[in-house]
Amino acid sequence: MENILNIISAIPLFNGLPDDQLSAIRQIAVEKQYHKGQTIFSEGDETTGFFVVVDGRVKIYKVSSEGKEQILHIFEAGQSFGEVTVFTGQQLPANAQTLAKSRLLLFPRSAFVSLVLVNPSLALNLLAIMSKKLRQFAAQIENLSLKEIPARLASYLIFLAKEQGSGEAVTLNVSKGQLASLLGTIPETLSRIFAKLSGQNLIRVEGPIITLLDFQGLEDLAEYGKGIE
Amino acid sequence: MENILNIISAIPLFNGLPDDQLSAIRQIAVEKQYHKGQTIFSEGDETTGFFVVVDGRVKIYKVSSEGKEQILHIFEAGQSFGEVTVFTGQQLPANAQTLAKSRLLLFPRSAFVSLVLVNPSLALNLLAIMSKKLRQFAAQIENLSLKEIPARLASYLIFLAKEQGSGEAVTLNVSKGQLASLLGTIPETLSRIFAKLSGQNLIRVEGPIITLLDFQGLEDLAEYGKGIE
DNA sequence: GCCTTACATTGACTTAAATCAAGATTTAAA
DNA sequence: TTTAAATCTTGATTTAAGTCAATGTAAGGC
Repeated sequence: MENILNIISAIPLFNGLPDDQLSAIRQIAVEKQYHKGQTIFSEGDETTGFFVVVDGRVKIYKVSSEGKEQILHIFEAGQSFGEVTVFTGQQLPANAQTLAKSRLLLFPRSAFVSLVLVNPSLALNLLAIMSKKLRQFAAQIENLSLKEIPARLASYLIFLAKEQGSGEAVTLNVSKGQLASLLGTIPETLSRIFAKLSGQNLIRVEGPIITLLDFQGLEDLAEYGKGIE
Repeated sequence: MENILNIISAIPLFNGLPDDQLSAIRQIAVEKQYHKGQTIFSEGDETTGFFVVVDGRVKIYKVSSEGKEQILHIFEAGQSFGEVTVFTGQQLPANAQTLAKSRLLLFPRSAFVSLVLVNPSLALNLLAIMSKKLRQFAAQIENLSLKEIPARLASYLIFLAKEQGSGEAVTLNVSKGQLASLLGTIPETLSRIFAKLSGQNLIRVEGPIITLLDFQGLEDLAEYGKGIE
C-alpha cells in the first residue's frame, strides 16, 4: 500500500496541520476505488462521511422527475465533497458519480467530527473551503438566472482558460453532454451555441479542444449577455 | 441600551456556548441600524465582517448587466450572513439591502476569526449553518434549472406553509416583485402564474394572503413540473 | 380627503431554448 | 476491419417565459 499520509498532507483541506494531526487523520481515512460511471451515493442516502478525491473525477448532480440532469459540481484530485451532511446529519441532498476511474478517501462521519472539534485550524480550513463552495454556488445561481446560455458558455471557457493557464487553447475535461448539464442546458442547445460562437469567430472547436480566438469578445459576452452590436 | 447579551444568546449560531464566550462575543459586536431599502454592502466591497439580523429583513442579491435582479437569500431575525468572505478574505460576491427597518450586529472580521479559532464548538455551529446554506443553494440551483416557474412557486408556497405552520393560508413576507426575483423570474410572469394556479383551483390569492386549496395538487406540481393531466 | 408613487395585473408580441426526429461522427468492441 | 454503441450535430417545430405597453389597484405623504 502506498503512503496515504503523503496524499493526505498534499490535500488543501489539511494544509498547515501538524504531523500528529495528520497521522490522526490518516487513521480514520478509508481508501476506496471506483470505476468509471459508478455511483458513490444517491440523493436521500444516509451520510456515511465525507470524501476526498485522490485521483479521478466525480460529479455531484441532481435529476429532475423527467430525467434531466443538472451538475452542481465536478471535483478533481485534492478536492473534497460531502461535507454538508457531515455537520447537519441529514440525508444526502444530491447524487455522486465518478466520471472516470477514481480513488477516494472516505472519512467516516463521527470520527471526523471529533477531529474537527479538537482541531481549530482544521475547522478554519473547512470553513474556508465551504465558503468557497458557497461563493461558487452563488455564481452558478447568478449564471442560471441572469445569463443566457452563450454567456454561461463564455464564462466557463474563460474559467477553463484561467485554470489551465495554457494560452489560447483549452481542453474540455468533460464530454459536451456533461458540459451541457453543468451549464443547465441540453446537448443540442450547447452544440448550436458552439456553432454560433464559431460563426462569430469567437472560438474554434476541434473536438474537445476549444481555441479562444477573441478573448475580449468572450469576456464581453460573458458579462453583457449579448454581443455589443 | 438594551441587553445585547440577551439577543446574542438567543441566536442559533451561538447556541450552547458558555457564558464567558458569549461575553467575549458581545465585546466585539457592533450594533447597527438601517432603514428600509438601505444598502448594507455592495458586490466587490471589501469585507468588514459578518452580520447577524437582530430584527428586520435583509436580502442578498445579484444584479445582471441589464438590471434584472436575482435574490439569493432573504434573512430574518436570528440569521447570519456574510460568513463567506470572513474566512476567505475576498471581496464580497453579492449585494445586501434591507427589506424593512432593521437592526444588525456586525462582527468585525479579524476579531471574529480569532474567536472561532479558540472555540471549536462555535466553529461547529458555523459549519452546520454553512452546510445548511450550501444545501439551500443546491436546492435553488435545482429549482432554477430543472423546474418551471409554476413548480418553483408551488415549492415556495409549500415551504412557506411549513414555515408558518398556519393551516391553509400563508402570508407572503415579501412583495410579489421581490418574490419574482427570488424565484428567478419577473413580476409579469409571476402574476400570470398566480392567475393560472388560481384558475386550476390550486390556490386563492387575496393580496399577500395565499390560500392553499389543494395541497396535494401543489406538491405534485412542485415535484413533477406539470399537472397530472 | 386627494394626489402621488409604487406595486400589480392583463394583453399582444417576440424570442431563447426545449423537444422531437433524423443523421453524422467518433469511440469502443467483436 | 466491421459492427455496434455512444456521442455529437443539424433541422423543423413547439413552448415557456421575457419584453413592451397600457391600465388597474393599493399605499403613503401632505
